Amino acid sequence: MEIPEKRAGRPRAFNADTVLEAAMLLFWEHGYEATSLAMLRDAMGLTPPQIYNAFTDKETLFRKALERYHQTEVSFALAALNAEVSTREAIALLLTGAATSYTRPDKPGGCLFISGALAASPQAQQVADTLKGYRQRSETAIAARLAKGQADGDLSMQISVPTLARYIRSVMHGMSVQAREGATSLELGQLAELALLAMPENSSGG
Amino acid sequence: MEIPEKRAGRPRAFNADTVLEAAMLLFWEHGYEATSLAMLRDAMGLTPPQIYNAFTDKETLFRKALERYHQTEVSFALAALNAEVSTREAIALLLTGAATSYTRPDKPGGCLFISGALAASPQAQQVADTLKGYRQRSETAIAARLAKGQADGDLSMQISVPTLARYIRSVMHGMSVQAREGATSLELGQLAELALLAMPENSSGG
DNA sequence: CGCGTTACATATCAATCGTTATGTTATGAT
DNA sequence: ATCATAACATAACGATTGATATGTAACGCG
Repeated sequence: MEIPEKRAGRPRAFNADTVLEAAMLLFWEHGYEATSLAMLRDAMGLTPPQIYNAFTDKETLFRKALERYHQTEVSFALAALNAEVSTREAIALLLTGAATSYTRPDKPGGCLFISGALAASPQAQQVADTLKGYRQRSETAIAARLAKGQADGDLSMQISVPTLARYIRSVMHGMSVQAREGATSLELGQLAELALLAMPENSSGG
Repeated sequence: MEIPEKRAGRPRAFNADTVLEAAMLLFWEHGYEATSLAMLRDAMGLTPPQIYNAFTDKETLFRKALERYHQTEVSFALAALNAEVSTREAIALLLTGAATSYTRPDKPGGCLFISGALAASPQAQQVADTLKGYRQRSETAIAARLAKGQADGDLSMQISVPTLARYIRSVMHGMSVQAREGATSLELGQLAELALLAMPENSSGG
């Protein structure tokens, strides 16, 4: 996919993936606005012109970090929703995946899509809206999986798909907040198990 | 309690409660760090020296705003936990209260204790820790109410109080995130109702 | 080799950040 | 009236913010 096409001119003195990973971790830890360029400079091991030449500006760098996060850190979510298991098991995979992903010892706690900018200054509203989009798309994906479950006779027709989807997302967001406070994967796993009690057992009846 | 003792010197040209309310609303909307003094100055209708004379500095102003928020906006929580109803009903009151409190049309969405600083710069870690303290105390209060329920034979002894308390807090935090995205009180109320399904019905058995 | 291109390092930009010095004005007490 | 006190308004502080201008070094290509 990514062909490292040989270009004229002096080659980069750094690996773009490596420094983007460092930037992502820093944004994940401190959020978009609270992460200063000086912090990024230190963490990435680059000078400001290097950062700006490679990533345009801070906002673009952040959006690249979001893409990377989406691909490398929360791929478990799509995998869970696409797994060929029952609807209930798919949601269980999703929640336990979140419990794991949000509490990796070598990574910041919680989810970048929440920590990145829950509140923001007026200047950063566009960035906050982008994060909101990521979060809402995940709810849409959950709702789609639930609807499929109903179509397959895998999930009770009595249940309101939008409400259940919203609930599941809400639990994940709550887990993210707690993960930031140092909750362990075990604790979040128990939380996920409890949250699943609100979801009815398999019942093909309508 | 608050005696407006007559002091010597020129009197204040503003009402401290009024301007603190304005500051609280601004912090609630944009969070601690993303709220600049220029924004506060405009919203409070004061000059910087007026703000600093009355509230010491930005951090102290924020802490005063937190106290005010705690007293005026989330008193529903303690009221719910102290209400003379069943444990299950108390939690129901708590969650529906959150649904209402987080979606007031004339107030920012969500909870200040989360929006204030979920992520923070290294310089603002103390503030972030204060918010963490507010959140964790609310979990402690929930856990205490659940333990009382078990002692009264009102809640199954099978249940893990810490886990259930963590779960309830997690739902509230998830509701807060969604409220920031424009979820209505009706939607959050449905979410609360669904979340309660994870809590066992009244059963005095152990 | 020399040319075009691109990234490099050093230094610095204007704007905004939270905060404060300075002098004036309005009060209560003597 | 005068004095101590405290808040007022104007102006500006040093530090940090995100972002660049400038000149140099390293590559592919002819």
